[in-house]
Amino acid sequence: MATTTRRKGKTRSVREAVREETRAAYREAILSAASEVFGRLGFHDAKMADIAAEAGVAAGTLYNYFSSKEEVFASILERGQEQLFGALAEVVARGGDPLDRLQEVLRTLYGFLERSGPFFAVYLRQGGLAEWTRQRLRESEDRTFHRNLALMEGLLREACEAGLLRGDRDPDELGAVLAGISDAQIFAWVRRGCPPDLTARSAVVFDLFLHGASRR
Amino acid sequence: MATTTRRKGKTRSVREAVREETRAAYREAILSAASEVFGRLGFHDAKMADIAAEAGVAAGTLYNYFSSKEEVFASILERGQEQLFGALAEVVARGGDPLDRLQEVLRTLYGFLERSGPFFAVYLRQGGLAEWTRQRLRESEDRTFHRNLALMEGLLREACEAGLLRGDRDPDELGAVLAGISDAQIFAWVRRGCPPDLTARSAVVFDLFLHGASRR
Amino acid sequence: MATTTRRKGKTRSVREAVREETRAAYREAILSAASEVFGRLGFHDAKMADIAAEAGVAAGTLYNYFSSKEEVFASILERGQEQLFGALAEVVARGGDPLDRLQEVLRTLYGFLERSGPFFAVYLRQGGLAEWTRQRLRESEDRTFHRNLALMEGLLREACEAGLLRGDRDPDELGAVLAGISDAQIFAWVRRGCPPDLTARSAVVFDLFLHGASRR
Amino acid sequence: MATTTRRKGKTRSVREAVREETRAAYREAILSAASEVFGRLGFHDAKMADIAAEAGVAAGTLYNYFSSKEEVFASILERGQEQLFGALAEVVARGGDPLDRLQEVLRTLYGFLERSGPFFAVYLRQGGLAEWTRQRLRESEDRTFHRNLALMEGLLREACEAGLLRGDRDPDELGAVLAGISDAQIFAWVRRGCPPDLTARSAVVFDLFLHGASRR
DNA sequence: CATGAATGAGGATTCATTCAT
DNA sequence: AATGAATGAATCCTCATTCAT
Repeated sequence: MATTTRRKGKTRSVREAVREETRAAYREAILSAASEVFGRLGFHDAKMADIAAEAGVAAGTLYNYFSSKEEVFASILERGQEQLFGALAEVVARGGDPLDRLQEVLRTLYGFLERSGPFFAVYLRQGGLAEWTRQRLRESEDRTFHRNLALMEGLLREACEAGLLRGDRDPDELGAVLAGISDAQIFAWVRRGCPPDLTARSAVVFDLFLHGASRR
Repeated sequence: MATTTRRKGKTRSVREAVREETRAAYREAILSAASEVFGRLGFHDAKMADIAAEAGVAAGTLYNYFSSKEEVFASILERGQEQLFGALAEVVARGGDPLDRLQEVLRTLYGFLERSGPFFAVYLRQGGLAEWTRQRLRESEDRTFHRNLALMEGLLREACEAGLLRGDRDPDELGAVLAGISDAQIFAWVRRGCPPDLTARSAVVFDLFLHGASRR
Repeated sequence: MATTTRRKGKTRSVREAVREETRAAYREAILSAASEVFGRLGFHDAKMADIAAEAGVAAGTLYNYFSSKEEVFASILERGQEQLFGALAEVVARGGDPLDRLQEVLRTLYGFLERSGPFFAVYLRQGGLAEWTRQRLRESEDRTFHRNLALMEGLLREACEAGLLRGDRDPDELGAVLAGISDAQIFAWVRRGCPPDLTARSAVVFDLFLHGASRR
Repeated sequence: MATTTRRKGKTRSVREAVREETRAAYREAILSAASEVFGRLGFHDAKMADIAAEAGVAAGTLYNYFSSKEEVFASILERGQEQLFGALAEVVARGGDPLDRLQEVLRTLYGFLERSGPFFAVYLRQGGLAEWTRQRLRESEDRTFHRNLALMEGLLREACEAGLLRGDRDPDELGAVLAGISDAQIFAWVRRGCPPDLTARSAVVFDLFLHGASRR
């Protein structure tokens, strides 16, 4: 009896493990497909049927993994922001010159965008508050958005305290400016069709952020 | 006879003038209502019925003035951009120190946004390429967008040629940076709920654009 | 006083006469325009606005003369059938060989169609029971239709009684056959684009009706 | 393994076969319902909701099988004309006396109409050029219409060449006459409410076509 | 669980008709 | 009585979601 039970237990747990993996793979495939389709068509024009087709599953299957179209969208954001946050946090944690780390943060962000394709570019450029998002994702998205922002602001504060940046401006204001310059780059990059040169531009962004446009 | 004829002519033209005015008033009321509703709900969630209700007319009436929902949206953009372009062009034409005029351009833009409410703020922040816009307005919108941008770029080029700005960066690149910092301000302003302090921030934006964040 | 009254009465009746005439002219213009538009577009695709434009009046004016789109349509039919009935009745009343008069009836009908254009051709070809008509005009239309038919059937009965036609077939059946051959001609004529040769074909129709297609 | 695979393959194909059948059954049910509703109300007054209700499905389901109301209508025509053409072609191909086959063609046509109900009767009587059809189906419909017509004309030509019909009339003209007499029967039959006696009348039609109405 | 067809609420648009001028 | 703009009921079609297999 015990043996049987154990065997059964074992069998079951193997099965469960397989199932778990299968589920994860499906989920990943769906998110990946959805990311492509949303990036290409936008939220409203992307149909659940399109996403299902792109993922190679039936429409109904999507609902075994996500309870609604909106949840699919939110899950892409979450997944991406999680990855991004991890990468950025790692850079911040390295220590050393705050300005060097700040520049590395930009490089990391741009690398992430180049890899994840237009979906995130669009999302970030819109501050995650696009048309649709504004209505329904505000809360959870803001949290992550701010967590990422907080990393950068932390560095800026460090830099201010180290006397590396102007003392007559609020570090948060400086953060907004850096974000603005950065967004402008990303915006222009999306307009150019997301060519693989974004990372290279981080130096320009940083230079202009630090020294401004004035002759001197 | 002549009198009668003249009177008739007059009467008719008065009627026509009244009708003309009425039509213009309706059109304006609809655009105004639509601007409010689009700004509040976004393009997709704004229903024609909502706009009609906000304007105080029947749904069918909208179609006596615009052939589709999309045309309503596009008309708001056009109207606003026309106004904005006029105001900015006037500033640019004044002559004098390019940098002073550039700062005035910013003040004018911010004043326009404060007056026209969230619809345009959202539009501009998204670079006019929001979700929906991206799909269908690209051409005409880009033209106006670029026309506005061109004004700023013209000033920047003047400033560069006058030796007032760094010579090691393309003026267009400087323009993108200024637009980025500016957008960041607008973005933050919308997040704060569009309080009436945007114009006042133009000085900050301009200072950071010119001198950067670096201590020196 | 009396004079005044009389004058007033006179004045009024003149005015009324003018008004009457004006009304009749408007009515006629509208029916004529409607006939053209219905003939060109069919009942459903012909919009009241189209008819008004064709008649050179405002849409609302139509409703001063007809209470609905359907009434406009019905009025065209009525007007035409009245005219046609008058012409046919005149032929029938002439007396003489029933078969000669029958042939003349055909000539008259064809002449009417050539003059009234495609509207009636279409109407007759469809037996007056077209798509829409079937639903709403059955009664009044049937009455007129049958009145016209009755003229022909009367002649056929006369001819049968005179021993000029086969006695082994019901005169009504013969009438249906003649109508069928005739309709086929009209149908083909409409297909050819209503060229001015319909009247000339009445002899062929009549020959085949009388002698059939057999060699003997 | 092979067995399993085969079984799986079998299972899948069975499923697919069932699905295929189900789809066909739905399609058929919709066309059948639509035929009834169109026949009863005409194209414009027949609402998609009516058709769906008649077919016992939801309105949206119609669009899983046809992309528009017009396609539903066109599909009914196509289906019916295909069937009819097949039946008529079979009769024509039999060989033997052309006149006998011609009469059989009529019997077959009438049988088809009795079975398919008023929808086709209306359609044929109108020469397939009803109100709506005239606007949008002309091409494809004309092709089939003429194909059917061509069968009859072929037989008539055969009969003429065999000296069985009058030589002083164009066979095509004789065809038009036969069609006219036939249409008149169908027209009267529809007026009588489509009772089950149409087929029986083919002899009358044929007799009158051959020998005419004259006493002798 | 995957599947894919059924569902039906929802919305843009049309147009006959009304009505204030 | 003409005008022409306002009206809003009516309808086709879409597509996120459900569910039987």
